[in-house]
This record gives sequence, structure tokens and C-alpha cells, in this order.
Amino acid sequence: MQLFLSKFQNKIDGKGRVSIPAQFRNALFQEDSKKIFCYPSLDAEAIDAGGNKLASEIYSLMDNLNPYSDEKDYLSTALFGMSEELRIDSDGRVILSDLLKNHAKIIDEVVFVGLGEKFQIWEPKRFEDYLVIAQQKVKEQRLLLNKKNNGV
Amino acid sequence: MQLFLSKFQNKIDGKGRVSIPAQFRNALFQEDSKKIFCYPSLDAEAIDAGGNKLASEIYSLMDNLNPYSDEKDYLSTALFGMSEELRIDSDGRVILSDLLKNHAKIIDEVVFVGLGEKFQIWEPKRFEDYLVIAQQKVKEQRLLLNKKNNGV
DNA sequence: CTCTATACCATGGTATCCCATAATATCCCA
DNA sequence: TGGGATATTATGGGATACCATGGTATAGAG
Repeated sequence: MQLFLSKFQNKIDGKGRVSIPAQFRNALFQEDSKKIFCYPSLDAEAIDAGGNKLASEIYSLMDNLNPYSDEKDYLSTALFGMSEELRIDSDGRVILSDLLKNHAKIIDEVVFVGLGEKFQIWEPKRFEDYLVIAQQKVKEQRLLLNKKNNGV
Repeated sequence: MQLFLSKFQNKIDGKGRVSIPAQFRNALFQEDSKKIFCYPSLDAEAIDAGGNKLASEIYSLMDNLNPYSDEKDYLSTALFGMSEELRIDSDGRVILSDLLKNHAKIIDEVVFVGLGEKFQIWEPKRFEDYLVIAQQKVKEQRLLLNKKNNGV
């Protein structure tokens, strides 16, 4: 299985089109996806995206909920209502909806960030900021781990 | 199988007609529905809608209830008494009955919200409010989901 | 005959397809 | 190993198809 790795920055053209990085397209093609499944990330100003595999994970997650529970109503509204399947055109491009662009504050340029089984789409500047924070967190975690290990 | 995803806002014209979003029409067409099955949502100021699949789900739900129970009486009144099958015209439009529009406080504009195997029809402003609540609830329960599913 | 519901037609806007091009990456052979 | 040929990729533009929406014509009921 092929994972989504590395990051790529692409432009959104006058028609709202943006190229999916070729490496990601190959990964998607391997799981037979002609579309990408997208939804606003629950905890970041970014778009979560992936192929059939991610989509079916979400679907089965919803299937396991009680059909007539409030929990399912809220989750299906927040997830399915806000998610989209974007068609990849013959040149490997998609059009991001206003809904998604607004959530991620995207104007005319995006970074695709591989996260293994899925990837995220960010406004470049915001991703820079997020990366700094993420790296700090990692350092802190390392220190904690070191303390634990040294203590014994 | 194709699910109902994303949301779309359309206008109701002077004759009361409103276009079913093309994506939803395709999903309906795949299950061979020339009509949409509608009923007032039981716990929201919205209209629940879907194709043949949703209709037969509701039917079998009723079949499984005790024929002489109060529960069945209430449900059949609340659901069947209020439900309708709206014909989709050659241009992909339907006419919402006054009954349905009143329940959802709809005037001349609606939002179609995909919920997977069915969709809902909302008055736009009311949906905005509901969405905020739904997203809050999901965030509160997010940790639970992450634990179960490794952070989808 | 009038009112309403349905079929049919028109139009502006948008998405999609197809082709072109420049830049980059890959390959191949000396 | 180097350097030129070839393939791939990101990006732009024109033509076409699709879609939401408004309007007109027709048929059927009361």
C-alpha cells in the first residue's frame, strides 16, 4: 500500500482549479479512487482528504452508531453534511468548494501535507505556523520521555 | 453505492419549484427513484428526505412494531400521516407541500444537507444555527471517537 | 371557462473536457 | 559521468456540456 508522504505547494488558477500532487494521485490511483473525499478538519483550520479507503472508514464509523440517536444526527450533519467528493479531472485537478476554502482560509495557493493514510490541504502561511507549534510539541514530548527513561 | 454528501443552497421560484442538487439526483437515480420520499424530521425543524431505500426502511420499521401498540399508532400518525412522495419533474425539480414547508419554516430558499443514506432540507438560517450546535457536540465527543478509531 | 399542474423551452453561469506550453524530472547512451 | 533526448508535471486558455432558474405553452380538473 502506498502512503501519502511529504508536502507540495500548488496554485489555484482563475477557474478555481488546483493540481493534486502527482505522488498523491498515484497513491489515490492505487486504491482506485477517481475522487478525493474531503471534509473540514475537526481540530485544525485545514481540509482532511483521502481516497476510497478514508471514505469507507468514515462510512463504517457512521454505520456503527445507533441509527436513531442524537449522536448519529449530530455526527452525520457535521461530517457528511460538510464533506464532499471532489472529482479529479483528466489533468489531475480538483475544484475546492467555497465551503472548504473558507474553513481553511484558502485564497489562491495551498500546501498538500501527507499524513500517511490521508493528507491535509492548508493555506501555506497557516501551515508554517502550525508546523512550528507541532515541532515544539514534539520536543516537549521528547523531554518528557527522556525524563521518564532517565529516572529508572 | 452512492451517498448523499455535502450541502447545497437553492431557491424556490414563484411556482414553488426547487431544484434537487444534481449530485443528489444522481444518487437517487442510482437507486432508481423518480420520486423523493419526504417527511417532517421528528427531532428537528427540517424535512427528512431520500429515495426508495429510505422509504422501504421506514416501512419495515413500522412492520416490526406491535400492531396494537400506542407506539405504532403515534409513529404511523407522525410519520406516514405527514409523509409524501414528491415527483421529480423533467428538469430535476420538486414542489414542497405547504405542510412540509411550514414544519421547516421554509419561505423561498432551502439548504439540502447530505446525511449519508438520506438528506435533509432546511431553511438556511436555521441550519446555520443547528450546524454550530452539531459541531460543538461532535467536538465534545471527539476524544471518544479518536480512542475507538485511532483518530480518523 | 378558470385555475392549477405538468411538459417544454430559454438563458446565464459554472464546471468539465481537451489541447498547449514551460519547467522539471527521468532516462539512455556515449 | 555527463549531456542530450524524452516523459512527466503544473498551469493556462478555449470550447463544450451541464445545471439552476425563469418563463411559456399545453392539458386536465372542477
